[in-house]
Amino acid sequence: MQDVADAAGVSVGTVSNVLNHPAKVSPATAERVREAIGRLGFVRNDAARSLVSGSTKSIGMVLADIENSLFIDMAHGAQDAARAIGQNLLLANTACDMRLQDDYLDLFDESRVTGVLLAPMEDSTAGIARIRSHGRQVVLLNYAPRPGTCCSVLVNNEHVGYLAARHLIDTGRTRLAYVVAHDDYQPVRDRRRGVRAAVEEAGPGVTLEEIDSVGLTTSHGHVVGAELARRAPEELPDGLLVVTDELANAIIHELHTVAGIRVPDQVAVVGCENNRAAGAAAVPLTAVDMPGRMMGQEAIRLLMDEVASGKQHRHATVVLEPELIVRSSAPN
Amino acid sequence: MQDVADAAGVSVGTVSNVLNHPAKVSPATAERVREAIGRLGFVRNDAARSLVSGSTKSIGMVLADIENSLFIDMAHGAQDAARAIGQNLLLANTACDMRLQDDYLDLFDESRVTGVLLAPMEDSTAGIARIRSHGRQVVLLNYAPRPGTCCSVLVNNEHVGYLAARHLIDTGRTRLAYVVAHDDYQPVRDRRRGVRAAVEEAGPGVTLEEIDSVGLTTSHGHVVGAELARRAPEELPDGLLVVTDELANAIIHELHTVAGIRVPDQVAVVGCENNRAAGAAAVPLTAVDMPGRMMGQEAIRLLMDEVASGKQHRHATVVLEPELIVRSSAPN
DNA sequence: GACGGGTTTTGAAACGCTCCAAGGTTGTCG
DNA sequence: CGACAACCTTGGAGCGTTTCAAAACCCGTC
Repeated sequence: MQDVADAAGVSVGTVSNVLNHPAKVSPATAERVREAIGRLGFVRNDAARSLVSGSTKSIGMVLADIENSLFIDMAHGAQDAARAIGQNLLLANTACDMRLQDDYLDLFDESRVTGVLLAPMEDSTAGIARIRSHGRQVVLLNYAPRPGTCCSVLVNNEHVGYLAARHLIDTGRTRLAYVVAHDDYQPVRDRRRGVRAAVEEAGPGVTLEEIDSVGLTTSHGHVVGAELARRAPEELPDGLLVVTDELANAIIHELHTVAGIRVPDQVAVVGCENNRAAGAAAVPLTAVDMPGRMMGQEAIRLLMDEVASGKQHRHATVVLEPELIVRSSAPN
Repeated sequence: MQDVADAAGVSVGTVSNVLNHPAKVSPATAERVREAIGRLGFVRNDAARSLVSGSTKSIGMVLADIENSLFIDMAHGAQDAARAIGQNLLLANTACDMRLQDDYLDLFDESRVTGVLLAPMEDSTAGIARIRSHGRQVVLLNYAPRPGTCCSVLVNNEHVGYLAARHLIDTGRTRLAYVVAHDDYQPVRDRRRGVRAAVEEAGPGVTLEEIDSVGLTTSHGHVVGAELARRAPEELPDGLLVVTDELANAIIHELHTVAGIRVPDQVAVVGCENNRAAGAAAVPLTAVDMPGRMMGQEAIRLLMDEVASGKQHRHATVVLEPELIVRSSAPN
């Protein structure tokens, strides 16, 4: 910066002003400085900059699973919102590794970002507490915080389950099965509650079976599908609720394409996240849509609210409602 | 840090040593300092830190399209490789917006990252030149640089096209059509060359038609598919090469599910990126696989090579070979 | 008890920027 | 012509670390 100042025949203070408060500098001087900056290829040092100001113009977003299009949507929404208020969004993918998640939380903490958006897959109370205790703001996405811990943006996951089950019941299915895995993942637990509620509400004419899958990946789905396909016809559920889309697609593949069990005629299937893959699948999947982009936007809003209001901030939870998207795997 | 020092009854220099060179400090003192750090909730300021050192422990990765699973794979590979050498990987998504891309390049430049990985969708020579002129290293991913500009990791995209076409020809298809869009996107151009080469090699018995799609999204694919479906049977190609998987899936959907044209019996289809969606599609898609993870790893390797070797560095290009994954849309 | 060697600790400079009080320069008006 | 305001520019303090030469300490020897 001193070099630029020398080259333009001004002081460093003036160079700084050109960069940060152009109005304070006469047009002629500003032009001369800018020319020098260009000629010398000067890049202002963000470290020194934020050392002085004590903060940055960046928001960190830690995502548990960048493979999942819901998380991508959240990132998109957050990016748009952040950009609109002059903040940059930095992404970090933990691939569901809690150690990595802690590392990234600390990294963002140490680099004094404006705030952190966290979309985890496990309880992260410890990590949140740690960086909050340093005065850094965190907003939790798609995972309910321990009450009073921080702001959060959630989907009404109970209603996700309810909508899915209700759709099957309303279209005449009576022997439902709910395929679930990772019951420790909170949104998954919530969905189950909604499913049960819908079934109870429907009365004794509708039964619910719960099927445990080992995991949520495609290959796990194939196992579940194959198992179902081996059942006697009268044992086969006529409505399947599947806790994620990937799992649902795999099951449909096994049932429909491999075993020749007709979807939706014999078994209707509903998924729960309306991921990218849902619409493109062998049998386009009826699924409950999660408003990912809006979640990202809301999260940024909550974060900036908290940053702005300082001490007198009250944590808030925004709960967005899901919506059923009907496709052919479970038509109307 | 001063507070910590006071609390532990030592000087700031010692606190710094505890953090950075524990061997230099006596165990007793170190313990006392660590206790104070914990008690006071001290977080070292990364800005001050990198102000002194002039660099950070982070690598920035700028991705043009985080929706595309190839880019996700590259990020994964890069993340693993970066972590293995003690660097953090920070992601930024430009959503194909060149202005955003420039902003992120500048952001990483200003924050003095160790280096930048860039996977663009358009020629980015200007941006690369800009930050390289400041001494910051860039490795280009999946997009060939202007010769001598920087290191890069590429897929042999010509071979992608060749493999796809060759597979169709080898399995007896003779009236090929290549569906393409965004011909200005370099990998897409390369693929076309490979397709043409394979067709020429096959001699006069095989014909090639080129079909221009307006874009690469699902809806564009539906348009192309519907158009094809309207053709007289003898006008219909029997082998379709589609430049991306998303487009391929949409076309198949329109052909197979909507118009009842049998895939692969009447028309075989091959896609070009082997994205996540390829395997899960209505008709599982035969596609040419791009080694995304390995690309990410190689990129980190090249970047660190360049950082290490300094002045005497010579730019290198790593070209990885694609591989055909045969599924049912174009079986053997 | 002084000395020498090694180990610990200290204190201040430096990193590159922003901010701000103070000084300089113009221009205007009485 | 002098006073005053408005506008520009300057120079230095300070941000929180790391680094390193120098100082302090410790222990065993002579």
